Amino acid sequence: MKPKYQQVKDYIKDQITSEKLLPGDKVMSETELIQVLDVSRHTVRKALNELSMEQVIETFKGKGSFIKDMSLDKRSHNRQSKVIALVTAFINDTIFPELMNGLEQVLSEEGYSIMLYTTRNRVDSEREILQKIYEMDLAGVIVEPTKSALPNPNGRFYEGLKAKGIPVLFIHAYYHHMDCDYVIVDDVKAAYEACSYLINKGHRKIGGIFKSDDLQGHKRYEGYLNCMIDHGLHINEDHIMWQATEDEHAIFNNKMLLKDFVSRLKGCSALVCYNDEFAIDLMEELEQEALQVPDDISIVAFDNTKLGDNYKVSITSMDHPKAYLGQHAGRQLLRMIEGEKGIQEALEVSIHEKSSVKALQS
Amino acid sequence: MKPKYQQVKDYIKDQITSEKLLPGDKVMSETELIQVLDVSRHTVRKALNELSMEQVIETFKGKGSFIKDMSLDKRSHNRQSKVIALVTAFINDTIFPELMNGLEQVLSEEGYSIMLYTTRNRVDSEREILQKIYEMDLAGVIVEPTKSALPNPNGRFYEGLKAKGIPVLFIHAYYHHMDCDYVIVDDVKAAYEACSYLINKGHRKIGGIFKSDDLQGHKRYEGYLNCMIDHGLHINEDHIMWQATEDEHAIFNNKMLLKDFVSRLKGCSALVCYNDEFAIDLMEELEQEALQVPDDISIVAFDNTKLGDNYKVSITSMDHPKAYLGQHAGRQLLRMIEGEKGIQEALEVSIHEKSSVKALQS
DNA sequence: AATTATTTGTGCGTATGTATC
DNA sequence: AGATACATACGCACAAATAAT
Repeated sequence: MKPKYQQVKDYIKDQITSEKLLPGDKVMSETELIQVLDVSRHTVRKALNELSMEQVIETFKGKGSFIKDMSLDKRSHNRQSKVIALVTAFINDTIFPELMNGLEQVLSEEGYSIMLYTTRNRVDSEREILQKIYEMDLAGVIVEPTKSALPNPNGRFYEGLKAKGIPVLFIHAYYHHMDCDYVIVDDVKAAYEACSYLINKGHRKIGGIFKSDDLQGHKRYEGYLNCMIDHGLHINEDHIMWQATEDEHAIFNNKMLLKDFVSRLKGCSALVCYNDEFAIDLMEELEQEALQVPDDISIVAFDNTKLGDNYKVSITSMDHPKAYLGQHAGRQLLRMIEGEKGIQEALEVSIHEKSSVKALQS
Repeated sequence: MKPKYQQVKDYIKDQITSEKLLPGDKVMSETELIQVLDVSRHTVRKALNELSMEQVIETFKGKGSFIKDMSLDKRSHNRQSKVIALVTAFINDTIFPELMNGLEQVLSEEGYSIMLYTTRNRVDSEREILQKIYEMDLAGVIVEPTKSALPNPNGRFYEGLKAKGIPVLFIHAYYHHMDCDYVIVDDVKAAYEACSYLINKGHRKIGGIFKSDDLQGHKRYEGYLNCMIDHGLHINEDHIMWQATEDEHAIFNNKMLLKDFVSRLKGCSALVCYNDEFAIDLMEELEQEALQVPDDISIVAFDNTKLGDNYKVSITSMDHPKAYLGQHAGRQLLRMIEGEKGIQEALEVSIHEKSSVKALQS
């Protein structure tokens, strides 16, 4: 049995949620409530006192009690928060800092602060972060998905955020089994163009290295496949390699896989390579086997990083709009915070020709 | 005439301020207060209720009311915040991401969240950020100073934070005109060792490139000077160059300065170079003038980044404990939050020999 | 393990003070 | 001036949690 004063509180709260009482309206007087609900004065007063403490009503001596401005359901998380949570998989990779920089620029101009979290590519960490975030008073959330190609167990937490009315925007990738808003790079198209570029340069036997656990890896693979098929070229699975994201334990394993892969590359004249970092690892390994880039093998990679720019052989790479992606995502999230509906957008990128591709005369 | 319940409140508050009641102590029972102060139960209850609302006491059914831990005057801003602000000059440089990664790791393990701000190396932005931060409820603040070599106009904001009891820890550098706690790299010693290394390799005419507006630039210059003087070597100011941090407007200007500098390098066999990025810019320019590294000129740089690692000529560079610095700073800040006093610590680093230095036979 | 005393929580009735309209 | 409404204050009764016996 609920206490009577609680029943009085609920009675008034119900009137607010059912909109019989609107902000500014006067609540029934104490004597009225006594008669209507058949309770004592003391009980009514205790109820009104607590509602007053909870900022639901405001009472004035000699006048009465009045509903406060904020509506009841939005009071818990007052929508004037100026904090945005950024949940990333990695913060020390080659593109995050630039992206972050663009994002921070746009958001700070509008007076927002960024709360930074990193999952270190672990879905259990992602879950903990989402739980913590759910309890916070946020204006919005930007998420770089963790292991985006794999089924994600944290869907209901994202649903919970949306249910609270907090906009969630994904960048870089998204969870394909969830209904989400995102701003990504059109990786399928980018990979298609990377592969086309090699074909235009006369290459026919083209392999690839892709990342197995994120969506970008799958999409880049898809673009590569589409292009090869459209051009009627044979796909040799010996010339395709999948790598998982390196954690502390996988580094050695990945090195072994790479060595094995290089040993099977005979006949392959060009590779589409998941990103500049992978390309550099690959080229280090090729150097061991006395294979020259681009003379023996050509490479097109992705992300167009400084790292690939300054490597011994500068790496021809699909562009990545790092800072722009951050700025754009920031602006889109601000739109969503204003109440407009989200977007699902894939940005197109072009190729940056450098020195890792040789034209074949055929 | 004050209301009686207010008198009861004052009676209890007085007992707290006069330390007759200490945190954790039990307040007189209601019946006792009724007898002692000769008021009704209702009055006593109203007083205790309000004190409970004000977080002065905590009451338990069947047990009594107890004084809360926090002292009366500090109750306004309750010190249980789990948010730490990180104020950096740049977030898209070569070492911040690693540092941030280490920091986040340590802090998130203890349940802290990071609020990220960047000044973009502008002291006016720094001021705005500090003002915003001052209004927030923070557990601590970590600052990478902005233009640390120049006089900083925001000293009183840092003083304000400290006055509020919020620990402030500087990393990377500090403002030398302020009394602050910090964890930095011992740049004087590092530069001394960089220069010693070149001398040991037979170099005598050694120049340098330094950053003019941050403390690290000055300290590295100082270490270089000390070393040259200790070894009785002549310092040729033509072989020393100062660069300011590049903003959008300064890039072109810096390029011109660099060109001019390279043209004066005749007779100089080695350079101490502020960091790997500067070294790469320099080497690009040297290449224009058909000067080879290390054959024509040797270079030792700082920060030991991937960028320098993978450059055409891998750059011999003083190490930088990026992730460790972040972790260490995080742990130190946690200590300070626990109430222990701050530290002023300079970490020693060693050299990473790569391929940008040639030994001279003399 | 059950009992008892203590202490806070809920609730009613009544009376008086004081601000608002 | 009077009606209305909230604020302060006293007294009583019973419920429920706690701690000591």
